[in-house]
Amino acid sequence: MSKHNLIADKLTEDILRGQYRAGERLPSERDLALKFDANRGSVREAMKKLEQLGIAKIKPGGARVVPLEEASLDVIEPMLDLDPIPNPALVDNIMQVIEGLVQIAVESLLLHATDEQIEDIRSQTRPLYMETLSQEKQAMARFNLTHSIMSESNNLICQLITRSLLLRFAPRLEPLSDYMSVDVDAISVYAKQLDSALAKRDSEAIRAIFMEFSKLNRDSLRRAYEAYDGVTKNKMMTNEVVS
Amino acid sequence: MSKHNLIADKLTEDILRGQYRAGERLPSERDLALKFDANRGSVREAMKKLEQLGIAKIKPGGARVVPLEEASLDVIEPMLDLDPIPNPALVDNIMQVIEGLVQIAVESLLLHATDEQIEDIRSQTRPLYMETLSQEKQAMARFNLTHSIMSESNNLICQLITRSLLLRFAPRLEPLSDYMSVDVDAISVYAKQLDSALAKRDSEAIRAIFMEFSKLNRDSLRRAYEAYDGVTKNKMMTNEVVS
DNA sequence: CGACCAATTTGGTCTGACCAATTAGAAGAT
DNA sequence: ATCTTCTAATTGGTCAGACCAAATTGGTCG
Repeated sequence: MSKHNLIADKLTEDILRGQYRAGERLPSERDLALKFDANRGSVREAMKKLEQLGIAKIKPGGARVVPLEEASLDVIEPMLDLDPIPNPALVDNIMQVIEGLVQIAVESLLLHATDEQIEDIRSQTRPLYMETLSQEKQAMARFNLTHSIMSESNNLICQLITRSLLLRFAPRLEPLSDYMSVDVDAISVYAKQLDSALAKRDSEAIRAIFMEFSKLNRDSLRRAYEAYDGVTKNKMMTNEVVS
Repeated sequence: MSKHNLIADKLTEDILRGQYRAGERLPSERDLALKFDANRGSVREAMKKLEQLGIAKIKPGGARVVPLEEASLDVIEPMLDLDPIPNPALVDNIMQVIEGLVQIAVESLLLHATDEQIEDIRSQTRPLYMETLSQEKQAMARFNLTHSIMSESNNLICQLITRSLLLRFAPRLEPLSDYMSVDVDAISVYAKQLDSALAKRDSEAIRAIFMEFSKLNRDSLRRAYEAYDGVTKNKMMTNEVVS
């Protein structure tokens, strides 16, 4: 990893952890260069990233921390990295938003899509109910379905946000994967319903099905977090006994 | 405007206009420095911004252009600036997304909000129907309402995206403002309904009302674009005659 | 106490240099 | 002629030290 990225990540983490209050001035570039044993140019590149993330406003006289509510959506990436496991509330927020965006995409899809495009998407539902897939492959199939819908929706904003969110938080759920168990059978039933609802372009049915998908996802994630927390607590107790 | 920002904006515009195909290599930092009559350090800062926007991937050996679908949501800002008037399709996409996010926020709001919080939001509906406001002030009041909902929703993602989108595209609609006319009376009626629906926490009613708001918004924007296009065409004809 | 001014600090830019990773091109082998 | 291999040129990453202009700070004066 390049030096300016390391510096940027460290500063971002510090800011997100609240080391600097909103509005407060960050150390000067020269001081930071000294602190990180780096050249001022490298620090400047790091600062540029902070500014782009919307967590710092940098101008002659000094760089100041910006309140989190004014940040770019991209801050979620460093936010997810704050803890070994992504913050569950944040992840739930993300899933809610993705669900909402899928609904939007579907709506616009049904208005504009040709039969071929609908068929494209229907074909993505089939792996979900025609074959029995492993948890992992099923998750991949659902990702593909979502991706197809977004791509065909003609809504670039939906596409960008969903991609941004999915690609950022999905990999970070890896440590939870051992505790994840989605109800494959339920998904399968809904997928089948989705296939025929798409054929009929039944907007309300599709909407309901995606809400069920979302419910299943969020439930399984909640359970995974609970299981993970349980194990972690046990480990801590064990460690105490050992030490 | 600082030099590195100028360079970044120019490069961003070039890329978004398709001067460079996805995957293609950008000129080297040294060449760009020459071309822009700037120092390489400044060019590097500009490149850092492109990378952060997700439209360029920069690594030893050369920087390459990234396909638009893989960009950050923040690209919408330069995209909106591509033409004197923001691209209408893009703006419509944005409004659709905002509508969807408001729906999500409302949903989560009704689940978690205290009566005081609901009251906060209800109080924002009142200026919309208790007084007759100018187009401009009415728009501001609606913005405030949206903002309140987002803030109270406890969904940071919603908040970040909505803020990002609203703050970026609203100011750029300024040239259209002369042609904008929202149906103040209709808004007023719906606002009143919203107030009481909020009191009853009637999720379905609220949902329907926001869909109506959205419909009004998008319609008025569509009409504004048509009017603007009409005037522009006339101007062009006049210019032709003159020249 | 407040307004104003000067010194200091800070970001913005520049020059020129060296290293390491990548790439492209030439040389060689097949 | 083609493919592989290795070298040389290119490119990004980092560094040092310098100057300017804007902003902040602190002291001074009204």
